[in-house]
Amino acid sequence: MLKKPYKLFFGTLANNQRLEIINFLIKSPKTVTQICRELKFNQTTVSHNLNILKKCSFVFFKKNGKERIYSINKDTIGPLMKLIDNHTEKFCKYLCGCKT
Amino acid sequence: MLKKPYKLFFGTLANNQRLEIINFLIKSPKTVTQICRELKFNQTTVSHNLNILKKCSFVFFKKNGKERIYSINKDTIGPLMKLIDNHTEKFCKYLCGCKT
DNA sequence: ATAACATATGTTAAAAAAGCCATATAAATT
DNA sequence: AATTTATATGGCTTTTTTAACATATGTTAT
Repeated sequence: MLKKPYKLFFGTLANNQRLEIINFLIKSPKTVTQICRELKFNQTTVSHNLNILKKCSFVFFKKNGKERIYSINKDTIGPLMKLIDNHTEKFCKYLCGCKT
Repeated sequence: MLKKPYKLFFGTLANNQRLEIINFLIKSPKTVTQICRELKFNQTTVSHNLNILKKCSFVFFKKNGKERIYSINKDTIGPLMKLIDNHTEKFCKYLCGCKT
Protein backbone atom coordinates (compact mmCIF):
# COMPACT_ATOMS: atom_id res chain seq x y z
CA MET A 1 0.00 0.00 0.00
CA LEU A 2 1.32 3.39 -0.95
CA LYS A 3 0.87 5.94 1.77
CA LYS A 4 0.72 9.19 -0.15
CA PRO A 5 -2.16 8.69 -2.60
CA TYR A 6 -4.49 7.08 -0.07
CA LYS A 7 -4.10 10.03 2.25
CA LEU A 8 -4.64 12.40 -0.66
CA PHE A 9 -7.75 10.63 -1.90
CA PHE A 10 -9.43 10.14 1.44
CA GLY A 11 -8.45 13.63 2.54
CA THR A 12 -10.07 15.04 -0.56
CA LEU A 13 -13.32 13.28 0.28
CA ALA A 14 -13.22 14.21 3.97
CA ASN A 15 -14.86 17.59 3.56
CA ASN A 16 -18.53 18.44 3.78
CA GLN A 17 -18.58 21.05 1.06
CA ARG A 18 -16.77 18.77 -1.36
CA LEU A 19 -19.15 15.94 -0.48
CA GLU A 20 -22.12 18.18 -1.12
CA ILE A 21 -20.67 19.21 -4.45
CA ILE A 22 -20.15 15.55 -5.35
CA ASN A 23 -23.70 14.76 -4.34
CA PHE A 24 -24.99 17.62 -6.45
CA LEU A 25 -22.93 16.69 -9.51
CA ILE A 26 -24.11 13.08 -9.35
CA LYS A 27 -27.46 14.25 -10.68
CA SER A 28 -26.01 16.06 -13.68
CA PRO A 29 -23.04 18.22 -14.75
CA LYS A 30 -23.11 21.80 -13.54
CA THR A 31 -21.31 25.09 -13.93
CA VAL A 32 -19.53 26.73 -11.01
CA THR A 33 -22.24 29.36 -10.83
CA GLN A 34 -24.97 26.74 -10.65
CA ILE A 35 -23.17 24.99 -7.81
CA CYS A 36 -22.74 28.22 -5.88
CA ARG A 37 -26.32 29.32 -6.39
CA GLU A 38 -27.98 26.01 -5.57
CA LEU A 39 -25.81 25.06 -2.60
CA LYS A 40 -25.37 28.62 -1.32
CA PHE A 41 -21.60 28.41 -1.29
CA ASN A 42 -19.00 31.11 -1.79
CA GLN A 43 -17.64 31.09 -5.33
CA THR A 44 -13.97 31.16 -4.46
CA THR A 45 -14.35 28.29 -2.02
CA VAL A 46 -16.21 26.26 -4.61
CA SER A 47 -13.50 26.90 -7.17
CA HIS A 48 -10.84 25.84 -4.69
CA ASN A 49 -12.72 22.69 -3.82
CA LEU A 50 -13.44 21.81 -7.44
CA ASN A 51 -9.73 22.16 -8.09
CA ILE A 52 -8.96 19.77 -5.23
CA LEU A 53 -11.53 17.27 -6.53
CA LYS A 54 -10.16 17.62 -10.05
CA LYS A 55 -6.60 16.89 -8.94
CA CYS A 56 -7.76 13.48 -7.76
CA SER A 57 -9.90 12.95 -10.87
CA PHE A 58 -13.06 12.73 -8.83
CA VAL A 59 -14.49 15.37 -11.17
CA PHE A 60 -13.77 16.45 -14.72
CA PHE A 61 -14.69 19.59 -16.63
CA LYS A 62 -15.08 20.91 -20.12
CA LYS A 63 -15.04 24.51 -21.20
CA ASN A 64 -18.09 26.12 -22.72
CA GLY A 65 -17.32 29.74 -23.52
CA LYS A 66 -16.61 31.46 -20.28
CA GLU A 67 -18.25 28.69 -18.32
CA ARG A 68 -16.78 25.47 -17.05
CA ILE A 69 -19.07 22.51 -16.84
CA TYR A 70 -18.03 20.15 -14.10
CA SER A 71 -19.07 16.52 -14.11
CA ILE A 72 -18.48 13.66 -11.77
CA ASN A 73 -16.34 10.59 -12.27
CA LYS A 74 -19.14 8.09 -11.88
CA ASP A 75 -16.86 5.10 -12.44
CA THR A 76 -15.19 5.81 -9.14
CA ILE A 77 -17.69 7.78 -7.11
CA GLY A 78 -20.64 5.46 -7.74
CA PRO A 79 -19.03 2.26 -6.44
CA LEU A 80 -17.19 4.15 -3.73
CA MET A 81 -20.31 5.63 -2.20
CA LYS A 82 -22.14 2.33 -2.57
CA LEU A 83 -19.33 0.60 -0.73
CA ILE A 84 -19.51 3.03 2.17
CA ASP A 85 -23.30 2.75 2.23
CA ASN A 86 -23.04 -1.03 2.47
CA HIS A 87 -20.47 -0.73 5.20
CA THR A 88 -22.67 1.67 7.14
CA GLU A 89 -25.66 -0.57 6.77
CA LYS A 90 -23.76 -3.65 7.89
CA PHE A 91 -21.54 -2.27 10.64
CA CYS A 92 -22.67 1.18 11.68
CA LYS A 93 -26.44 1.03 11.93
CA TYR A 94 -26.39 2.45 15.39
CA LEU A 95 -23.64 4.97 14.92
CA CYS A 96 -24.94 8.47 15.61
CA GLY A 97 -25.87 10.19 12.38
CA CYS A 98 -25.83 7.07 10.24
CA LYS A 99 -29.51 6.31 10.13
CA THR A 100 -31.64 7.54 7.28
CA MET B 1 -26.33 11.03 0.42
CA LEU B 2 -25.94 11.62 4.10
CA LYS B 3 -23.29 14.19 4.88
CA LYS B 4 -22.18 13.23 8.38
CA PRO B 5 -21.07 9.59 8.00
CA TYR B 6 -19.22 10.13 4.75
CA LYS B 7 -17.17 12.87 6.33
CA LEU B 8 -16.55 10.68 9.34
CA PHE B 9 -15.48 7.65 7.31
CA PHE B 10 -13.25 9.46 4.86
CA GLY B 11 -11.81 11.62 7.62
CA THR B 12 -10.92 8.50 9.55
CA LEU B 13 -9.02 7.13 6.58
CA ALA B 14 -7.30 10.42 5.77
CA ASN B 15 -4.42 9.95 8.18
CA ASN B 16 -1.05 8.40 7.48
CA GLN B 17 -0.64 6.65 10.82
CA ARG B 18 -4.09 5.12 10.61
CA LEU B 19 -3.40 4.02 7.04
CA GLU B 20 -0.15 2.41 8.13
CA ILE B 21 -1.93 0.62 10.93
CA ILE B 22 -4.55 -0.62 8.47
CA ASN B 23 -1.85 -1.79 6.11
CA PHE B 24 -0.12 -3.61 8.96
CA LEU B 25 -3.29 -5.26 10.22
CA ILE B 26 -4.18 -6.50 6.74
CA LYS B 27 -1.44 -9.10 7.09
CA SER B 28 -2.71 -10.44 10.40
CA PRO B 29 -4.27 -9.35 13.72
CA LYS B 30 -1.91 -7.62 16.14
CA THR B 31 -1.75 -6.33 19.69
CA VAL B 32 -1.26 -2.63 20.41
CA THR B 33 2.28 -3.35 21.56
CA GLN B 34 3.11 -5.16 18.33
CA ILE B 35 1.80 -2.25 16.29
CA CYS B 36 3.83 0.26 18.29
CA ARG B 37 7.01 -1.80 18.15
CA GLU B 38 6.87 -2.68 14.47
CA LEU B 39 5.75 0.70 13.17
CA LYS B 40 7.71 2.73 15.72
CA PHE B 41 4.67 4.66 16.87
CA ASN B 42 3.86 6.16 20.24
CA GLN B 43 1.53 3.93 22.27
CA THR B 44 -0.99 6.59 23.22
CA THR B 45 -1.28 7.83 19.66
CA VAL B 46 -1.81 4.29 18.44
CA SER B 47 -4.50 3.68 21.04
CA HIS B 48 -6.24 6.90 20.04
CA ASN B 49 -6.08 6.01 16.38
CA LEU B 50 -7.27 2.45 16.94
CA ASN B 51 -10.20 3.91 18.81
CA ILE B 52 -11.02 6.19 15.89
CA LEU B 53 -10.78 3.25 13.47
CA LYS B 54 -12.91 1.13 15.75
CA LYS B 55 -15.66 3.74 15.94
CA CYS B 56 -16.11 3.39 12.19
CA SER B 57 -15.83 -0.41 12.36
CA PHE B 58 -12.76 -0.40 10.16
CA VAL B 59 -11.12 -2.54 12.84
CA PHE B 60 -12.36 -4.88 15.53
CA PHE B 61 -10.71 -6.28 18.63
CA LYS B 62 -10.97 -9.08 21.10
CA LYS B 63 -9.53 -9.19 24.55
CA ASN B 64 -6.86 -11.67 25.47
CA GLY B 65 -5.86 -11.22 29.09
CA LYS B 66 -4.37 -7.80 29.40
CA GLU B 67 -3.84 -7.61 25.66
CA ARG B 68 -6.20 -6.48 22.96
CA ILE B 69 -5.86 -8.11 19.60
CA TYR B 70 -6.93 -5.81 16.81
CA SER B 71 -7.99 -7.11 13.43
CA ILE B 72 -9.11 -5.46 10.26
CA ASN B 73 -12.55 -5.40 8.72
CA LYS B 74 -11.54 -7.06 5.47
CA ASP B 75 -15.07 -6.97 4.04
CA THR B 76 -14.82 -3.21 3.82
CA ILE B 77 -11.14 -2.41 3.68
CA GLY B 78 -10.26 -4.95 0.99
CA PRO B 79 -12.72 -3.72 -1.65
CA LEU B 80 -12.21 -0.11 -0.61
CA MET B 81 -8.49 -0.16 -1.17
CA LYS B 82 -8.89 -2.11 -4.40
CA LEU B 83 -11.34 0.51 -5.61
CA ILE B 84 -8.90 3.32 -4.93
CA ASP B 85 -6.09 1.34 -6.53
CA ASN B 86 -8.17 0.89 -9.69
CA HIS B 87 -9.02 4.57 -9.69
CA THR B 88 -5.38 5.52 -9.33
CA GLU B 89 -4.34 3.17 -12.10
CA LYS B 90 -7.03 4.44 -14.45
CA PHE B 91 -7.05 8.15 -13.73
CA CYS B 92 -3.99 9.15 -11.75
CA LYS B 93 -1.07 7.32 -13.32
CA TYR B 94 0.90 10.49 -13.65
CA LEU B 95 -0.09 12.12 -10.41
CA CYS B 96 2.97 12.73 -8.25
CA GLY B 97 3.39 9.95 -5.72
CA CYS B 98 1.02 7.50 -7.39
CA LYS B 99 3.48 5.39 -9.29
CA THR B 100 4.72 2.15 -7.77
C1' DA C 1 -1.54 -6.35 48.45
C1' DT C 2 1.94 -4.73 45.52
C1' DA C 3 4.35 -4.55 41.39
C1' DA C 4 4.63 -4.93 36.56
C1' DC C 5 2.75 -4.92 32.16
C1' DA C 6 -0.79 -3.66 28.50
C1' DT C 7 -3.80 -0.41 27.02
C1' DA C 8 -6.93 3.68 27.45
C1' DT C 9 -8.19 8.51 28.40
C1' DG C 10 -7.83 13.72 29.20
C1' DT C 11 -5.46 17.66 27.90
C1' DT C 12 -2.80 20.67 25.07
C1' DA C 13 0.64 22.72 21.76
C1' DA C 14 1.60 22.53 17.09
C1' DA C 15 0.49 21.44 12.45
C1' DA C 16 -2.80 21.15 8.75
C1' DA C 17 -6.98 22.30 6.41
C1' DA C 18 -10.98 25.27 5.60
C1' DG C 19 -13.05 29.17 3.96
C1' DC C 20 -13.18 33.98 2.97
C1' DC C 21 -11.53 38.43 0.98
C1' DA C 22 -9.20 40.78 -2.52
C1' DT C 23 -7.78 40.37 -6.88
C1' DA C 24 -6.50 38.24 -11.33
C1' DT C 25 -7.57 36.08 -15.74
C1' DA C 26 -10.41 34.86 -19.52
C1' DA C 27 -14.31 35.11 -22.55
C1' DA C 28 -18.36 37.46 -24.26
C1' DT C 29 -20.95 41.74 -24.97
C1' DT C 30 -21.59 46.63 -25.76
C1' DA D 1 -11.58 48.99 -26.11
C1' DA D 2 -14.29 49.22 -22.18
C1' DT D 3 -17.67 46.59 -19.47
C1' DT D 4 -19.75 42.63 -17.80
C1' DT D 5 -19.88 37.85 -16.64
C1' DA D 6 -17.65 33.43 -15.23
C1' DT D 7 -14.10 31.38 -12.95
C1' DA D 8 -9.42 31.01 -10.83
C1' DT D 9 -5.59 32.26 -7.70
C1' DG D 10 -2.95 34.23 -3.63
C1' DG D 11 -2.89 35.51 0.99
C1' DC D 12 -4.62 35.38 5.56
C1' DT D 13 -7.45 34.10 9.65
C1' DT D 14 -10.13 30.72 11.86
C1' DT D 15 -11.16 26.05 12.68
C1' DT D 16 -9.98 21.31 12.84
C1' DT D 17 -6.83 17.64 13.38
C1' DT D 18 -2.73 15.58 15.02
C1' DA D 19 0.24 13.61 18.11
C1' DA D 20 2.56 13.85 22.29
C1' DC D 21 2.64 14.11 27.45
C1' DA D 22 0.81 12.91 31.82
C1' DT D 23 -1.98 9.91 33.93
C1' DA D 24 -5.63 6.41 34.68
C1' DT D 25 -7.56 1.73 34.28
C1' DG D 26 -7.47 -3.08 33.91
C1' DT D 27 -5.09 -7.57 34.11
C1' DT D 28 -1.67 -10.86 35.59
C1' DA D 29 2.18 -12.33 38.48
C1' DT D 30 4.74 -12.24 42.80
